[in-house]
Amino acid sequence: MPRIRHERFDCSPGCTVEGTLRYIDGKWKGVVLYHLFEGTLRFNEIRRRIPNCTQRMLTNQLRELEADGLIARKIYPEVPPKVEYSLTPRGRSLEPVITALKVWGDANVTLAPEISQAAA
Amino acid sequence: MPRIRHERFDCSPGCTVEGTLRYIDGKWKGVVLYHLFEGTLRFNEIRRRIPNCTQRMLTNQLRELEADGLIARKIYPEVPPKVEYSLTPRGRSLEPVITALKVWGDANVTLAPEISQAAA
DNA sequence: CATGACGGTATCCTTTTCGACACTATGTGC
DNA sequence: GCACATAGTGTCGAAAAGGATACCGTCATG
Repeated sequence: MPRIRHERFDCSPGCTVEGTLRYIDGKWKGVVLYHLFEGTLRFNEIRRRIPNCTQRMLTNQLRELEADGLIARKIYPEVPPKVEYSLTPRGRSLEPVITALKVWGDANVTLAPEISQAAA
Repeated sequence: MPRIRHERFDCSPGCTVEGTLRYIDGKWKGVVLYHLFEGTLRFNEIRRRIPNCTQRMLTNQLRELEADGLIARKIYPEVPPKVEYSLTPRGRSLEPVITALKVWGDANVTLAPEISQAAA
């Protein structure tokens, strides 16, 4: 069951900062959103893009993002199952935020050596 | 002892997004940074601005931010003790990120009713 | 008949996070 | 001589987050 976070933000001025953080916090949400800016993706397509995330975790993160109205989940009643994930307008509105995070990260986050290569 | 996070960011493309998140994630860090954009503050000045954060948590968050090179801690060898916290240039460079988070939050995060009033 | 792809669940367990609370040292004011 | 302010630290325990692993049904392929 996806946890319900951020019911309240009673942390004083500045709290909408924390509020936003709780939407995109959660180990894989940032990356999931990042990949969905690419366009609509199926479950296993996302999975392949984030190999270190377990299936259970990915499901959880997707469910939470969906509950927060950031992504849409479309099920095709087929066999084998087909489920597509895409950003909602609200999710897409996070793009400047994710971009700001990425810009700062690119300039300030040192990646593990083998990854820096892979990313290059 | 402040935990050491983000030793590795092996989460595939998009990971500098996660990387940045781990710097400002941690329940009170966003707010602390937000208040320090105001200027240098003493320990209890920060504390009063974030009443829901316990002393121990505030100390932890400040220590982690310091370990990450985002804030500077200046101790005056006086009695009673006086310690000032301020942003480092690296910390200040996070301003666009925090701003992006706040802009989105102001537009999209619904505050608890009594707080919306206080913020207005 | 067995295997694999698909999109998940269910269960268990460990790690991490966070809050409550008590305690510290020193100097000043009452 | 007692309380108060400052800036913390230590310990405890609950709760949440996250990882490992196994399992599900259906269809197509070999």
